[in-house]
Amino acid sequence: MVQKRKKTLSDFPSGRISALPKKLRSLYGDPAGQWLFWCKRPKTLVEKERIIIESILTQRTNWKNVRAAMDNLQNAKITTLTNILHTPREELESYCRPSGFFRQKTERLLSISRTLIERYGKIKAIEKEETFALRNILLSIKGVGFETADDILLYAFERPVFVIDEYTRRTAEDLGINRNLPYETMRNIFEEALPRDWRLYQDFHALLVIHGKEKKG
DNA sequence: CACCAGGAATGTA
DNA sequence: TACATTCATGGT
Repeated sequence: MVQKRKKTLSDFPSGRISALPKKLRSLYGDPAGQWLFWCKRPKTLVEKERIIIESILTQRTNWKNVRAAMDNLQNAKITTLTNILHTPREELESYCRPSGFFRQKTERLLSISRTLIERYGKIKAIEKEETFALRNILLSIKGVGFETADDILLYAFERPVFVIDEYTRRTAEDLGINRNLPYETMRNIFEEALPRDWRLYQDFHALLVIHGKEKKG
């Protein structure tokens, strides 16, 4: 008969999750400034729009390519969703090209810009929208799935919604959680293990990405 | 040359 | 529900 020790909180996945932010923070420091500027606080309205644009461009693509596409847009003075709507599709495609999937991403930038501007008028007005009403609107847009919607909610609109991405799943796997669980299931696991705090979610998720990249290099 | 990088939509069974 | 395919560029 095997001697069993008493289970502690850290024996459960949620316990291991709740202990991670401090640990990663001690390893890598403040993620703001390291991980582009998504964790920077506070953000201007233009910076929030930039996050919306980047959340589309970064789909299944490395950050260097996203940066190249963003530089193209910046040089063309396209920094807002309204600017996007006033730019010919072909021109947008030429700017988005370095980020890959450029025809799809151009279409997605146009559709998210159209939907948000038509419904809210200005980005400022979106800040008053209730979180899950906004989430459902984002998810109704072609080209915006769970991860992109939650990137926007967490980093642009500072809502306590935890982002599940490749790095989150790898970390979950390390903690003994099945990495193939459905998105919403995985999100619930992380959110229930943590206080409902968008600042914590931003920094923790950014640290997961930093940690994930570190391990590979 | 093969493989990968912070997805999402679509089609099939 | 689960799994395959498509979309495309640039770095290693």
